[in-house]
Amino acid sequence: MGERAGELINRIAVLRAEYKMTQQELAQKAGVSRQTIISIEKGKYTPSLALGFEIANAFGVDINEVFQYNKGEVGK
Amino acid sequence: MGERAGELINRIAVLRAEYKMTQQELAQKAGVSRQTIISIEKGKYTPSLALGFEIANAFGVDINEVFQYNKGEVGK
DNA sequence: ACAAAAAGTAAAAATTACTTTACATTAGGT
DNA sequence: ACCTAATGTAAAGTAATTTTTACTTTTTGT
Repeated sequence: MGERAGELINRIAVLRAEYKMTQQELAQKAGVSRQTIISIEKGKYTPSLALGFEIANAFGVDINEVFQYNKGEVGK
Repeated sequence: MGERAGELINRIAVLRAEYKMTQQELAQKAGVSRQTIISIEKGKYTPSLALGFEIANAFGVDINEVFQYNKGEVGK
C-alpha cells in the first residue's frame, strides 16, 4: 500500500527550460522551497493538488501540460 | 504558514449526484477509503495530485472539471 | 582555468494526507 | 413506522509530503 495505482509524470524540467526559469524562481513563484521543486521534478514524490496548480500557473499553462497521470496497469 | 496561498474548491458532490455515484463507489474507484472522499469533498484537506487525477477519471472527466484553484488573494 | 550560479544529494524535523474503526445522523423505500 | 443504505463526525495511528540546513557536483560565462 505504499504506492498508488498509476504513475505520475511531469514536464517541469522541460517547461523550466522552455521558459528559462530556474528552480529557485519556480520555487518562489509556487511558494515552496527549492528542495520541494527538485524532488517533484525528479519524481521522488507526488505533490499536492494545490501545489500542482501553483506550479502550472507559475508557467501560465494548464495543469495537464505539466502533469500526466497514467492510470495503473491493472492487467499487470 | 499553515495554509497555502490559494483556495481549492471541488465539485465532487455535484459530479457524484450527476453520475449517481455513492461516496463508497467513488472511494473504491479511486482506490482510497470512504473517509478520504468525505474529507476532500468537504474541503477538509487537499488531496495529492495523483488522487486528484484518480477522482477525475473515476468520473471520466478532466481534472479541471473537478477541481478549481483560485490563487491566493495576494493583495489581501 | 576560474568564479559564480544552478542543480543535485542527504537527512532530520515538522506538517499534512490518508487509513481504520466505531458510532451518530439523515434520506429513501416499503 | 421500520429497515437499510448513505452520509457525517471524531479520534488515534500510519504514511507521505514539505521544510530546513548543509554540503557536493555540474554548468555557464568570462
